[in-house]
Amino acid sequence: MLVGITPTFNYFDLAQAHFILNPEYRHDVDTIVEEFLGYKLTPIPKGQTDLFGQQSDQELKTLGEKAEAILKLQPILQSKLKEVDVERPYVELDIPLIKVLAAMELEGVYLNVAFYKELEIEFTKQIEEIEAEVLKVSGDKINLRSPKQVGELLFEKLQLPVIRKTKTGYSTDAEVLSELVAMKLSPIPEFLLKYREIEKLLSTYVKALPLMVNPKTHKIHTHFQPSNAATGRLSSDNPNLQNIPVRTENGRKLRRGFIPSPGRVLLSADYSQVELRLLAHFSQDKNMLDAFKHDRDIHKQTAAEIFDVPLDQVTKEMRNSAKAINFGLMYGQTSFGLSQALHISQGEAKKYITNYFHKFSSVKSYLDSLKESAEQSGYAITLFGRKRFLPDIKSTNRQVKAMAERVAINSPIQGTAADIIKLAMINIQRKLKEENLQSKMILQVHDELIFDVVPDELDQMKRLVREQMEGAVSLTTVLKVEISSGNNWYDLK
DNA sequence: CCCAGCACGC
DNA sequence: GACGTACGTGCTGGGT
Repeated sequence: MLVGITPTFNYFDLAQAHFILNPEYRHDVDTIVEEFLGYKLTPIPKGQTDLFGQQSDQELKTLGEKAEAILKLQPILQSKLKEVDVERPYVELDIPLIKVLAAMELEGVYLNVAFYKELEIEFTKQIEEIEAEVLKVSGDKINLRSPKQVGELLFEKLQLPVIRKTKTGYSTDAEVLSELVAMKLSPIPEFLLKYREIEKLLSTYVKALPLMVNPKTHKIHTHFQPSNAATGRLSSDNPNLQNIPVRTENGRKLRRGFIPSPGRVLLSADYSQVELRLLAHFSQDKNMLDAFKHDRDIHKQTAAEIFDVPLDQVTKEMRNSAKAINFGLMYGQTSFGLSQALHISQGEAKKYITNYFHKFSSVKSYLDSLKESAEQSGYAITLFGRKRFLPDIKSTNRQVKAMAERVAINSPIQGTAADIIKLAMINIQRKLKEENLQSKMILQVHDELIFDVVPDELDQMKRLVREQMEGAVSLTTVLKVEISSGNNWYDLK
C-alpha cells in the first residue's frame, strides 16, 4: 500500500497467520519456512532489499525462492488455522484490520515542531541546573545518566543506606530514590528523580520526535505492529505513539505538540474500565455487574465492599487500596506485590485480598477456572477465539508455572479487550467510507482511538464512534466510551 | 553489537 | 529460601 499497491482480493498474510497460530514465536518468513517446510532459505545479502532496484540473477533467484516458499506455505498454514480452530480471529479481526492500520499509518499525525524546540530549550536548561546543584553538593562531576556512577555517588561517597541491589550493583531506580528522599539524609536523591524525569522526556520524546517528522508529509507516521504482542494487542514503533507521557504535568505537556490537520480538530474516544467490565462479564459476579449496571465508580464500590462501609464513608486511601486490588487482580498479583504497591505489610495485603475474594466470590472462581482450563487445554483463549499456548502451565518449576498461571489469567482479559477494539476499528473505518466522511482515524492506544476530524462532521463522528465502540460486542455489562475533542492531544481529557 | 538498568504507556 | 503484576518500545551506559 505504501508503494501504491492496494490489494482488493481476499489476501493471505503469512506473518499474521503464523501469529494467530502461535503468537509467541517470531513471524519472519525464514523462521516459518524452517518450521513448516524444514529447509533454510538462502539469506538475502544486506543492502539488497530494494525490490525496485536493479537485481542480479543471483538476487532474483534468491527472491524467487522466497516467494515460492510463501506460496507453498499458504495452503499449509490455512489448513492449520482450521485444525487449531483459530480461523475466526484471523478472518474477522486481524486480516480486515491490516488495511485499516495501513491507512492510519499513511495518514499520520502532525507535530508542532516549533513547540518541541521551545520545550527542548526549557528542559535542557533544567537539566543543566540540576547538574550544577548535584555538583555543588557532591563535589565531583559524574554522568548522572549512568546508574553505575549514580550508585557509587549515593552509596559509597555519600554513604546512604543501600535499599536494594540489582544483578550488577546498587539499585537506583525511582522507587529506591523515593525511599531515600523520605529519609531526608541528602538533597541528592530528589535532584536525581527530577533529572531522570526531564532526561527521559528530552531523550525519548522532545529531541527524538521532531526527527521522525516525514519531510514530504510534515507528519509523524508511526508503524502499528499487528503481530508483536502475544495477547493480540497492537504495538507501535518508529516512533512509539502508544507511550506518550500523560502521568506527570511536565510529561503531559508533550501532548500539546500533537495537533490536528489545518482547520480540523482532534477527537478521542476511550473505553472506560474495559478490562474490569470484561472481568465482570466473564465472572458474572453480581456485585461487580451491579456496580457497572448503575455506572458507579468501580474502585469506590469495591472499597465499600471490602472495607464494609457505606459508599459515602469510603476514604481516598480506601479507594486507592481497592484500585490497586482491582488492577492487580487481572495480573494474578500476590500479597507481596500488593503490599509493595500500597506500602503496607504483607499480612495486611493478604487480608485485603482474602476479603476481596470473600465479597467477590465469583471473581475468585472465574480466575481459578482460567488456570484450570489452561492446564486442561494447554491454552488461554479470548472471546473471539484467539489462543495463546501455555506449555509452562505444566512446569514442575513453581516459578515458571506461576508465571504461566498469571498469563492464563491476563491473556483472555487483555486479549479480549484487544479483539473488541480491533472490531470497532474495522467497523468504524467501513462506516466512515459508507457515510462519505472526510474525518480520519489516526491513532490507537489500546483502549483509545484518536481521530482527525472535520469540524462539520464532529457531531456525526461522536455519534458514529460511540455507536461502533460501545456496540462492537454485546456483553452482560455495557461498554462505556468517553469522548472528547480539542485542538491538541493534551486537551482531550 | 548486545545486555542491563531505567522509564514511558495501557 | 527465593520469588513476588500482564503487554509493549526505546533511551543511555558500559562491556565485548
